Amino acid sequence: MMATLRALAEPSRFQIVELLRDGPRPVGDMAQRLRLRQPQVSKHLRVLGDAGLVEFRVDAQRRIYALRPAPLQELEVWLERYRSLWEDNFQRLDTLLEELKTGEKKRRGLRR
Amino acid sequence: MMATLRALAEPSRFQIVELLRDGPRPVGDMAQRLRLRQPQVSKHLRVLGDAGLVEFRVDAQRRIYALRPAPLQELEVWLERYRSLWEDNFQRLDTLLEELKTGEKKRRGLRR
DNA sequence: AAGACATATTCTTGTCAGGGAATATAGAAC
DNA sequence: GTTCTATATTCCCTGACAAGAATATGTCTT
Repeated sequence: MMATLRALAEPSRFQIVELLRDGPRPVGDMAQRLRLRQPQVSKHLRVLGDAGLVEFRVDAQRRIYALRPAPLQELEVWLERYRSLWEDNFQRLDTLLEELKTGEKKRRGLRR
Repeated sequence: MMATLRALAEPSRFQIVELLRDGPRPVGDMAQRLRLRQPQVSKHLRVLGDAGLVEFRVDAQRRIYALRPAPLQELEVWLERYRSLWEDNFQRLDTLLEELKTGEKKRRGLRR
């Protein structure tokens, strides 16, 4: 969890994760799209890998990196413990006002 | 979003957030419970505040800090874009196996 | 008023993480 | 084999950041 947060809390790595959301990619491709140098991308991928956020498969001299869902799933589980903060109605008005003030994102289906 | 992640990606601040999940608390109380020195707690609270994660109300010489749900809500919204990674059935078995194993190892076969 | 209490801020210092450049490794193609 | 391509790793340097200690700000109590 901590490792996941630390890994994501860096702009370049965050971008890499966003890229990989659309599917696996080789290192060079990411470097090009994100306008980063190859070594830095490799280094970031190592951090992401250590955090369990990515894995790769070898294709000749290429390494095709892909997202591993598990850590993100954990993050979501953790976040759910906070869900009552904005879902329970004792907070509703507060949140609503906040949204009006700053133009927040949508919120979906009310469960539980 | 980035600010939120950066703020959470620090153990003490993460703990503070966890504490505040149960309700608002004054600074001294948090310092005591987390065995941190008061100045460090104040500093962390400033970072959390700048990220919009906490707010406070003044009570005499105390400042009662509370969680602000908005940033966490944003995080959840962001995470939902990744939800298909583990909710779609083409990934179900994969993820399940991973959980059963509980050990971290490489694995193959992502589609798309 | 003075002192006690709660919190914030400053300053310093040590550590660590990320970028750049160069180099190493590994496989493919010739 | 040698060369080209793709990626990883090393080394150095700098900037950021968190802890510690001391101090400042602010408010209550007497």
